[in-house]
Amino acid sequence: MDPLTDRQQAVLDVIQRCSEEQGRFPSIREIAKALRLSSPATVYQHLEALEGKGYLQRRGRHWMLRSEVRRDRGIPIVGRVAAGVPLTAIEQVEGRLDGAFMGLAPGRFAVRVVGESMSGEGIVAGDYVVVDPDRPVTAGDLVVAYVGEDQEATVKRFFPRAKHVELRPANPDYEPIRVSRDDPHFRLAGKVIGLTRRL
Amino acid sequence: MDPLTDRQQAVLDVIQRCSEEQGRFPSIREIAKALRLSSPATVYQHLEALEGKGYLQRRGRHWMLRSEVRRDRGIPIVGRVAAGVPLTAIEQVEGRLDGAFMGLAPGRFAVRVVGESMSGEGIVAGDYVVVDPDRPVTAGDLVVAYVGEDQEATVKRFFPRAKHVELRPANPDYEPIRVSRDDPHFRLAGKVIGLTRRL
DNA sequence: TGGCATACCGAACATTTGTTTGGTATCCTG
DNA sequence: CAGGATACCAAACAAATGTTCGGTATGCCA
Repeated sequence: MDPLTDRQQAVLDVIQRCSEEQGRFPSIREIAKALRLSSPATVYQHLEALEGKGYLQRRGRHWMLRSEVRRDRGIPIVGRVAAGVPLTAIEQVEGRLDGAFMGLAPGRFAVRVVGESMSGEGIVAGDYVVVDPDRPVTAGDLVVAYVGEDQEATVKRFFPRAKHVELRPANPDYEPIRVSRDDPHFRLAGKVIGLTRRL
Repeated sequence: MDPLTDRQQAVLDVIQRCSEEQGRFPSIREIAKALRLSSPATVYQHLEALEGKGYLQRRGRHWMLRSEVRRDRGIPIVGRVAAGVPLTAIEQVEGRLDGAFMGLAPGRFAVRVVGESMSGEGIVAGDYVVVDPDRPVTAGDLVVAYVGEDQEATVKRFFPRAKHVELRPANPDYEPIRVSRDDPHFRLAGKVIGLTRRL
C-alpha cells in the first residue's frame, strides 16, 4: 500500500482510535478538532488522499476504514519475520485472526470442551470448538453431539452404522459411545470447523 | 435480557444488518425507510425502548449496539443446551469468540505453527498461536522464539539456564534446542497466550 | 525561476441528522 | 368500561453533517 505523509498518518490514527473506542467513523470536524485544524476542508482533502491511497473507502456520504487497516478486527498474523521489530510494517501481515477467520457465519456457535477424550488430536479440556450446524456430516468427521438425559455436549469422530451411531474418541483411555439412531436423547449439533484455546 | 416485541425485534434486525454489512449504525430515517415507516419519531421511540431493555447504548447523539447483541463480533459461545433448537435465545450465550476473547491488544500477533514438536500439548502443525510480546516470560512458559540464521519461528517451552537458554518440545521425538544467551540470531518473540485452529 | 505537491484557511451551501411536541388508533387487561 | 401499553403519524427545529470554492504559504525539484 502507498506510504503516507506525516499528516495523513495522523489523520488515520485519529480515525483508527475512534473506530476502536467508539465503533464508528469520526466526523470530519471531530478529526479536525483532534488535530487542532480549524477548517473541515483540510481534513476533507486528507480523507480524499487516504482514499486514493487505498486506506479509506466511501459509500455514498459515508467514509469507512478498509479492512486491511482496521485495528479492531482481530490479531494480525505475521509471516516470515526478518530482523528488527516487526508489526509496524503492514507488509508482513498475512491476515487477521478474527471472527471472519474463524468462520463467522450465521448459525455457527462454539462449545467448551469437557474431558480429555479427544486429546490425541490436540483437543484438550477447556478448548472452545466452533460448530457449523449446516455443514453436511460424513463418516469420520469431527462432530459435536448432545447425548444422554442431561444433553451433555461431546466432541467425537462420527461413524454411522446400520442400526446405530458410533462416536469415537481419539484417546484410547476412553470408550466409544454407541447410540441408537432413534434415541430421542441423541442430537447431532454439527461438524467441528475450528478451535480456539486460551492459555 | 428483556424480551422484545415484534416491532422492536424488526428494528433491531435492521440495525444489526446494517452494522454487519456497512459497519455503521443506520440513521433513524434509514431504519424508517427499511420498515416502511413514514415518521422518524416512530423509530426514535423504538430506539428508546431498545435502550431501556439493554440492547442499545447512547453516547451523546450517537446510538450503538451493545456488544451482547453485535452479530459481527464473533461466534457465540453457548452454555448448557437444553432440548429444542438453541441459539435463538440470547440467554444461553456465555460470550463470544472474537478478537477480544482471543486477547486482542496492541502489539499482539499470531504465528502459524510448523512441525509437530509440540503435539504432546495439543499444538499441531497449521495452528495459529497468539503471542504477547509484553507479557513477562518465566521458566516453563510456552513461548515463540526466532532461532537460527533464517529466523524461523518455533513454539517451545522456555527454560533459562546459567549460560544458555533451553527450548523444550513436548514431543519426545524432537530434541530440545539450546542457544547461547548472546546468540545474535536468538530472539524471544513473547509468551503464547492463545491458539486457534481451522479444520 | 517556475511549477508542482502538500498543507492549511475561512466562508458558505444544501442535506441529513437527532430530537421534541402533540396527536390518533388498536389491542389487551382488570 | 377505563387505563395502559404499543404502534404510528405529521410537522417542525436546531445542530451537525459532507461538500465546494477560492485563497495563502511553504518546501522541493527541474
